[in-house]
Amino acid sequence: MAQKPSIPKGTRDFAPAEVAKRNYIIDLIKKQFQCFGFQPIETPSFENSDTLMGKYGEEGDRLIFKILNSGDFLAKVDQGTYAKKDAVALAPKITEKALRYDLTVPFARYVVMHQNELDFPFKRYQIQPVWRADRPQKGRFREFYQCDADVVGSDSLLQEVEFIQLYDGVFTELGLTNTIIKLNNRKILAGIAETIGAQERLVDFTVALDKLDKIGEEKVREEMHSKGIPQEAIVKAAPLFALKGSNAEQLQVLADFLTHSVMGTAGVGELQFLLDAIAKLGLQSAQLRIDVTLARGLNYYTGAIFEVTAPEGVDMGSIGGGGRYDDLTGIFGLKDVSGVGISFGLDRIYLVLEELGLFPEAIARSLDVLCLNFGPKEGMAALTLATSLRKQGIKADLYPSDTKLSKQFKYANNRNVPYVILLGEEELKNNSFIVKHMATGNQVSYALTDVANFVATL
RNA sequence: GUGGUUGUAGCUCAGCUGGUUAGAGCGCUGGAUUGUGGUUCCAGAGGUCGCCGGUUCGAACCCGGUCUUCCACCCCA
Repeated sequence: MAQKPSIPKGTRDFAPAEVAKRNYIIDLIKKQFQCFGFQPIETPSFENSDTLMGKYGEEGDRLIFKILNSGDFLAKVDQGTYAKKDAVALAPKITEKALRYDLTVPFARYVVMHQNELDFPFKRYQIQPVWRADRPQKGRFREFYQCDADVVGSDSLLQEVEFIQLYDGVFTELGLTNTIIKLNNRKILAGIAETIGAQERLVDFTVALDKLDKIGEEKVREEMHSKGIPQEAIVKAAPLFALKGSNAEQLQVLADFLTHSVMGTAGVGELQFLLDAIAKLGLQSAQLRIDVTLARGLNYYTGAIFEVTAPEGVDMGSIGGGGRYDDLTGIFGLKDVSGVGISFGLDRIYLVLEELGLFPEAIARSLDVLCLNFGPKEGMAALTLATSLRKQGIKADLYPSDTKLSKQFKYANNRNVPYVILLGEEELKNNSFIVKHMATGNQVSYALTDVANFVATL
């Protein structure tokens, strides 16, 4: 054998059984997206670097895969930049394209480019791979799929309500019950920062607060302190660390806490609206939970923030997230278009379903019937039979060569085929075929003219 | 980007303080069984010990580098 081949770090091959399971999830998400009136679009796997760079923060820029220019790309670089060997300065000159980092920014670009063709509010879904130059970890890959649904051109809070229902619908259908939909609002976070007098440190404050249930109150205080948030502000924020109880109770505490912040009060109002609406409409299996520590990608969210985590006991981080962004298209020159959207983390959902054994048995079945091959003449007759089964929508196949039966049976076994058809010399002579049910070993004989009788038993 | 971890047969893994020809189970191939798989029995094939270099009389084992795996941090789905 030549040198052993390999694939890049953080990428994966998918075997037939894995693809079947992934498609099961994707198909189900698609169905729900369409049920809610979303339409599919697709965008290129790579964009112009300008489209992506600077949209995800400094950290994000570092994680974007850049594509080296074609041709004599170094010719354009001036001597000074080249001599300095400064990657950050050199990169924009030799890479004009970059791999898609998420689906939201390309969507914003799409909306701006096609604004005159779109009917607003525009509801779109998109299921495509994205790439991040991250270091792989549990549930983190360098190539992975996102399944996004967004609506732009409506600032109605009813959209948020629908997204909560959409999450609930998808996860219920997947059999993943008791997922927790965490809910927060960027306006509340801003209001808190305003109230405690730390507006300028909003991001540092929320990033630290986000870690509350992970590292504990003491460590969060330490981090806030080390980020330069005044001690008195941290003290003022104390009620937030102890936020407990039902959604209604927490909301009441927040309302009192934020009473002097216009922004914060607006956020509380929005949250209240969502809770009331969902209380009226009901959810099938998910739980809605207010979580002021929920921060997520703060770069563009302006209103509601969602995050879905797997049922308790499954350690997988978030399996979906989203929120309201009032001015996403603004960065591409289209003002005042409000958007809200959510994302499903396909790869993580897969891992969770696998861990909980929630994939249906039937999706592993790639073939219903295998016809064994007894020789040229018998094989031809079997192919005729397989053809007629295929026309009736049955997954049927013929073993292509007439090797010994034990080998053909073994193949059927390994492929998990439930039925095997034997059509040999004897059967051909009296125009019949034998169906063997692999699980029980029972064999039944049918006339060749009577295929329908067999099909009826499937 | 920081710190740690992993790599031996197709797969899962043994392999002693460095010492002849690197092992097991599963899988694979053939046979017992020329028209019957999933059970059993017998036999067989299959390995540049991730890669490059160093130390040594001698390296799967020690050292350096590199790639990869997994994990934590950062950040995030």
